[in-house]
Amino acid sequence: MRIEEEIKQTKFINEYQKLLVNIMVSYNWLINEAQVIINNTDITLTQYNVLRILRGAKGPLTTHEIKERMLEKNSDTSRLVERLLQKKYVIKTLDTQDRRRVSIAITKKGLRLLTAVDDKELIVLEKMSNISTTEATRLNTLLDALRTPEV
Amino acid sequence: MRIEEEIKQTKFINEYQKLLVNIMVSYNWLINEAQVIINNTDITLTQYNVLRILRGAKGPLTTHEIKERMLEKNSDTSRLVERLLQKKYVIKTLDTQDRRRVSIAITKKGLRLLTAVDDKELIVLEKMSNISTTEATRLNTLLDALRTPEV
DNA sequence: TGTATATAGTTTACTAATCATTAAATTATT
DNA sequence: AATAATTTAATGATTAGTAAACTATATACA
Repeated sequence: MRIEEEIKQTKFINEYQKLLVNIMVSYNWLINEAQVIINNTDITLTQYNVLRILRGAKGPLTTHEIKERMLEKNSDTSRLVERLLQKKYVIKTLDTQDRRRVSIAITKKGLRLLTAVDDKELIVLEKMSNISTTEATRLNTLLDALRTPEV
Repeated sequence: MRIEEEIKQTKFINEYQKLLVNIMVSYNWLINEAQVIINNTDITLTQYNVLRILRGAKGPLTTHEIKERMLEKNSDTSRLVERLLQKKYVIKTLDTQDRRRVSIAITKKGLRLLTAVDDKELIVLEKMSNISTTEATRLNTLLDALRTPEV
């Protein structure tokens, strides 16, 4: 659906404003799909993202490092980890070198959960096949360029 | 910055998965910019969006209609409107035709707030000029296509 | 050594997102 | 007209986003 119809607004001051709205609409379109998958588990989308970060790290991370790698840099990592801890998807150990730090690692239970969700992620990717791989590559290149200040 | 560096992950299973992450990163990049602008006002980004919808409607809308036009369809419009009401940015009147409905309109105070923010929106659009207008158009076309099932 | 500054993590307070439920009013069906 | 189904809005509970304050520890440096 063209973006003008989608949000019932016809006038944009320029292509950039239209793009701003288009990225937001596309983001929501994707998030809603992911939500459906995550709703079948006992964690939330944000908690899922934390687990993904921990799996990708291939080793424990501190609260600070998790926060850095999250998209929502401002989110309250302490509380998020706490909830994952309660469900035993992560474990927390104190760092003896630097006693300010806590070391957080994903558990086997956490890894099993991720494995179960992995398959379903393909359903979301499938839904994106309205465009070809070539077009997806072009989108990736353009989005990277959008965020990159020219030198 | 290329998406692989941005999220410190090198392997994607295909271009679609990379695009999924890329759209999320781009969304957050834009949202954070908008957040800076809105932080100078006494409303939140979500409340701002509601006011924008009301201004665009050129007339009162019901709670239900506002909800429909919001990106976050599940958001709690009743309470959002309530907060805007307290700050006198909107007024609420009961619909005598259909007594379930409440009619919500933006006030002059609300319109003044939007006018003040309008100018600053240009700063965000300015930041998007890492790409040309032609490239922005191409992005818009591709994003529209992404969400449009082929016939 | 002592003091200032920076870093890591937690907590508090408020707003928003999300899901489920409830209540009232309207519309459709018999 | 009576009943069922739908629509519209509001409320409650839990989690998350956001900013600020706070505690503890570590580091820099005069």
